[in-house]
Amino acid sequence: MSPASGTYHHGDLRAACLRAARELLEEDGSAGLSLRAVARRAGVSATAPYRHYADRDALVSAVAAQGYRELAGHLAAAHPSPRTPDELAAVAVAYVRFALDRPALFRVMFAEPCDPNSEERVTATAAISEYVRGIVRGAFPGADAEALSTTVWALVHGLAFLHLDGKLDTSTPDVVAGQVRAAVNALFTVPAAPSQARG
Amino acid sequence: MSPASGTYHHGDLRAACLRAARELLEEDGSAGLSLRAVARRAGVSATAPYRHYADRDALVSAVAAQGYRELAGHLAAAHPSPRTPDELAAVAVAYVRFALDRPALFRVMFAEPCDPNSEERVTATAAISEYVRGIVRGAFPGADAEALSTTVWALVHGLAFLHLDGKLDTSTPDVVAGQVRAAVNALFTVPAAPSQARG
DNA sequence: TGTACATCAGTGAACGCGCGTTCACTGATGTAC
DNA sequence: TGTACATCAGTGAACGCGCGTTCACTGATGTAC
Repeated sequence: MSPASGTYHHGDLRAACLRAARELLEEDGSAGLSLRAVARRAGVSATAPYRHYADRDALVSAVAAQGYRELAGHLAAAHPSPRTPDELAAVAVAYVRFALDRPALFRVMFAEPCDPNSEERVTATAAISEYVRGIVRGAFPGADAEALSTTVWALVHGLAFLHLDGKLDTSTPDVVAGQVRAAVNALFTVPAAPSQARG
Repeated sequence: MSPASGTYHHGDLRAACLRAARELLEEDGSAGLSLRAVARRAGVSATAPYRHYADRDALVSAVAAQGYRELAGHLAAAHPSPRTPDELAAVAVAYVRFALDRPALFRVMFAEPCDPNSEERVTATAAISEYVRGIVRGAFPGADAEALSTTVWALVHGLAFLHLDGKLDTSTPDVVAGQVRAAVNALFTVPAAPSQARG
């Protein structure tokens, strides 16, 4: 029998570090994400994580990559292939909710330049990017997919950050969802041209 | 004669600290923004800044507040009261350009929760928020101003961050401006409803 | 089954670092008379 | 104009801290025979 389910020393320190990092991130913000703190929380000596991560950046990139994969999962769960404005709004709500439920993780994912040395992170980043574009392409098959997908992604991404920074009311999940739906809906009801059209 | 134009000891350490902080920010990112580094760059002892800022947070908030005021200035310079899609796009381009020209400052302004203890920062934040909403209200006087202004701001804010994080091509200012204009324009040409309308 | 060995995950002491902040101080400037 | 004094911007030593990272090590596990 291979050591598949067995434990080897700690057992699975790599995963434990990731878990500890996620916890620290939400408790103390990204400033609290140090290798030493992660080791401490995993109940292991300060240098043990070096067996699994080359340095602090590698750990951070692994956390970010995991975040990207989870985000993709949440979007797919909201609706695998939205076609109507309501379906698209549901995906948008899931995106913003993800950000609000894991604010520090979301900031790490997007508010730091992506380390190009982490293949895992680069891959996960590209995947989420492609995923979002795919959704919009599916929703608007005839339109200029490139420009439109950028528009929709930017809109949703901006909504996430404005909520995160307290620029918009985040008192309850329903309030947030309502705002996101309204914003996405507004996209489909913008006057054909600004004010001069209304004389 | 009052000490209006005179120098008193350093002269104007408060402003010098702000200047040093801005430089450090763009050189080393927000991690490099320490009180000690600021003092060093201003050519002053490590503790001198405490005469002008209660603590590190106070300095950071002052930097952010200055950034908000500058951003408002840049937007107004692009167009004081946009009415057409092109005019609105010009303001959007100015917003994104501001972010790309001062990436670390922009991140400090938006990627950290606003410290509610800094009256200056809270004021500047509220001002830019109100300013952006005012612009959109002016451009769409008849529409649902609240939802629409959120939509437009989120779109532009999202464009800024996606560019900042390398999710969109930032190779030249013209390329960026083109993308922003396209996205804003897409806002006015979205199909009335997604794909089922095209059968 | 038992022994010898190789592997390598985790240890713990140690390094040098820059940080925020305190404190008692010094010394240049401004002001009252 | 000159002197005594008050103010307060800037100093410099010192504190304790947590950090990333190195290094030689130990000791549990897996493997070859």
